[in-house]
Amino acid sequence: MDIIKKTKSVKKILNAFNKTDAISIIELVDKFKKEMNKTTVYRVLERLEKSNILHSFIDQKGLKRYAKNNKKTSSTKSHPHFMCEDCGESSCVEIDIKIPSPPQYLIKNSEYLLTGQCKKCLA
Amino acid sequence: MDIIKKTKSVKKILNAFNKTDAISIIELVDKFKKEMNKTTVYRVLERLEKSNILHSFIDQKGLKRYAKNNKKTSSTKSHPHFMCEDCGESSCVEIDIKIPSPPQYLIKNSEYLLTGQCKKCLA
DNA sequence: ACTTATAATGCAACTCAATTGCATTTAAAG
DNA sequence: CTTTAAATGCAATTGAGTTGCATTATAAGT
Repeated sequence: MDIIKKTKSVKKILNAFNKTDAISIIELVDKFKKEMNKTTVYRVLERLEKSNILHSFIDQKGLKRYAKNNKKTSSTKSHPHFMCEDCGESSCVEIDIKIPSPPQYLIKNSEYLLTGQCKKCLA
Repeated sequence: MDIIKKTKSVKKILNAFNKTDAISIIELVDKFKKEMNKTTVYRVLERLEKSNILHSFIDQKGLKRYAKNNKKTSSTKSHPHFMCEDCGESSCVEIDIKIPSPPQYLIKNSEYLLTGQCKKCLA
């Protein structure tokens, strides 16, 4: 048996990440409100994160967002997340950032959130 | 008249920022639960932010935190925020970080969240 | 010091994201 | 097929944050 069952819910949710990069849970709950229970959305996302298929972060509005892991680069590696103030779309920014190491702390994890305008909204 | 009235609530809340650096709203609500209403805490913090005395950010758990502005350096300037996984204390990290500028976006704002262990908890 | 306008507060009700318990269903291993 | 553990649905709950409105307190002007 696999770590995670390939249920309809799993397939549908994973599919949503082909179009968009970083999606908030509520967007997904709304998108699939006629097809599955919101609890299911929450739990499918949890499983996909545990299975290292997705990663999550809290955006500037306090909402949890998920995005696909990059298989090539060690997925969980820290990279910034961008959100467009105008259209609300958000995405992973595939650039490496060096984690600053202030001497008084031992940094284990970092999350870098950027906001502004995306290409589409600038045009 | 001043932008903000120096009420008892304002003084008490401002005072809390002398001991600790970045405090979550719920911590303050709990700390002052016998002295003022939670709505007051929320609104005092809003006013202090508008008056450029405090700034806020959303931490890794999605909770809103406030911290004093640094009068010398232009306060609102982007700096990382650290939170200790063990003791839960959080603080502003007074180092400048250069905002990366991915060509496809216009970055207006950035928030850098670091987690790990603080000096106290490492010892 | 007193009056007055308006800012600030308290309280209750509410919103909304997220979580939990439990009964039922379904995927997939054997 | 059968079995069983994983997954789902549903309803109720939690917890942070917000809102409306009546009341109180600050501080400006006289």
